[in-house]
Amino acid sequence: MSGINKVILVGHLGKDPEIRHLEGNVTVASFPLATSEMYNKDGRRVEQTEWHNIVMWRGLAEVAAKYLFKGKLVYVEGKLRTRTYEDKGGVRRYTTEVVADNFTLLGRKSDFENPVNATDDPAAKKVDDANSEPEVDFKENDGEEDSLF
Amino acid sequence: MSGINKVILVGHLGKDPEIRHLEGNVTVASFPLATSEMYNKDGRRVEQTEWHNIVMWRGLAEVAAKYLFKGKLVYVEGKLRTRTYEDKGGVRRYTTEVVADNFTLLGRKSDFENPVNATDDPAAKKVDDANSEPEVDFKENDGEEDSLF
Amino acid sequence: MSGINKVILVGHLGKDPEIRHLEGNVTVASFPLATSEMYNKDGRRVEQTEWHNIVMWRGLAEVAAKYLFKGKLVYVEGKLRTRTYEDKGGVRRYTTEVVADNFTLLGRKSDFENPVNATDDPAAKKVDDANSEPEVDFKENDGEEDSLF
Amino acid sequence: MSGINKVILVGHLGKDPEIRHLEGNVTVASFPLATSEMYNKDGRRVEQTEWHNIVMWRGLAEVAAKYLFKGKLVYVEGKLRTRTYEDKGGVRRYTTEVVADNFTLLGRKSDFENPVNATDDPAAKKVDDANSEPEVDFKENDGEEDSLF
DNA sequence: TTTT
DNA sequence: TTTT
Repeated sequence: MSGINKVILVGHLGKDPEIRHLEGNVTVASFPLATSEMYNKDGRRVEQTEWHNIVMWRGLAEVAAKYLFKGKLVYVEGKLRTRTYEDKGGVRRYTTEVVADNFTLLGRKSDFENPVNATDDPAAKKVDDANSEPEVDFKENDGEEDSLF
Repeated sequence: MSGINKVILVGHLGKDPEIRHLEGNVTVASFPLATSEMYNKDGRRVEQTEWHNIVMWRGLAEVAAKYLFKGKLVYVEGKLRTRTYEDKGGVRRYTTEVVADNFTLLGRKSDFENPVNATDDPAAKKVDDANSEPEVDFKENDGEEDSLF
Repeated sequence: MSGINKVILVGHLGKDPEIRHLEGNVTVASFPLATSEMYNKDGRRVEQTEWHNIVMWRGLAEVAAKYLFKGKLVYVEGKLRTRTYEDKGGVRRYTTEVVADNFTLLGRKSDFENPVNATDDPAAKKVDDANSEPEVDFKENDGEEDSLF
Repeated sequence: MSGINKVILVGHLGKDPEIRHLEGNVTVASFPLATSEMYNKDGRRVEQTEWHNIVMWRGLAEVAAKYLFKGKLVYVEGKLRTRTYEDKGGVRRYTTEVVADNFTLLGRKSDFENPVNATDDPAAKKVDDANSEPEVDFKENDGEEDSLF
């Protein structure tokens, strides 16, 4: 029945987020995130980098567009989702993405001139722009559009 | 600076949740949760149980009141919060609690007659009772009342 | 730079683990794991299931072979790894797996006749069979063979 | 039966670790870690800081002694443990700590001149100093001494 | 005070 | 392909 599907990453953006606007005023941001691990192989220090496809929806995507850039160190929390698509040759292929629920900027002091702690909220119907600081405790609608991508 | 404060527990409730109603129609649920670990000590199998004080606020507390009972196996996600209080002798004491963000019932088949996957949502202003299944994807206001407790 | 790459899943095995024995006495176990989520769509209750490819190495694979079976509810902790391979047509393809670090059996009472809390340990050179209960606090070598698969 | 007790923190050390050497050549490191959260209260930006007592054992403590200092940004993974003690007045008191399993230094570029990704390993009997880089993939014995503290 |  |  109900299960848990949670991903926690800390890594650097490989590129600026790519922003797309879908019908119904839905924003989607996507970018590659690198998580590197150092380990010893035969006595030498080796770095292994894993690349993750991060996807952010709606309000979270809009915050991402403002604050996330190539090279930034970021904490990302989300869930795994494998989707299927057909390549140009009509072959069914799979790709696994991390659909983010929230993120937090970490890292260099300069990053913190605009600290961000954003959340993709599946419940709220509308962002409350009223009380300033839209980048903090940001919430936004989620839902069936998840499968539009 | 922004940081991360996350707790993930899977364990059994030691008691039924204790429900309190604060001013402003704010509901608080609290209960002890046991997480047990088996390990080998001198070749013998030993069980070590850790007890956690779980606190749930508002809508999440109301869902807890309906679905969480002594003995249930539950996944709880939340954050650590240490608060200070004065004991009867006027001595300052500290207690550390896990303030839950969401929970998911796991476990026995009988538990799944009422499956629950609930979330405490700091953004939504009102629970949407309209479209049934209030226990699923439940959302509720959060905020400064966190410190009322 | 060092990063974090962590996956936490609670779900049911879709099949018994498939066990392979590689050169050098290395065991690999792999199986699909389903994590289901209930949500409301247009007022109706909908279940969405995500399938994850779980991979376990060495000693952890051996524990998996003994205790994990189709239908079991299990907590799995691990890391994401996307690897590349060529399909029969010589086309480069990608697949994303969760390489498990440890797992814990959850769930039905009958599951607990053989409770398991296993760990894939990148440090230990050999499993300590001496002091009984090999299924608990199980540790095993890890390392470069990770890329043999 | 078996449960999950996991804490994930990203924050800054409030002090240099305090290092203690117990009987049996057991090292213990402890330090306060701050995780801050920004949120909006009445339209103003407010920062709330939570302090955590982090404890590291054996080899992990030794790595901590070398690489962790006041102000450093660090990812810490561990488990909650509440222990009881008697204060000077003979009153039973409780304190909750995060017993770390591993940590990773994050943050400023200068931090990465000595990147660290350390693990407290409950299985390995001895650290392998042979192949250099003792700070990476560090492993060490764990066990019953956990309760010596 | 849970669970096995 | 799981589970409820």
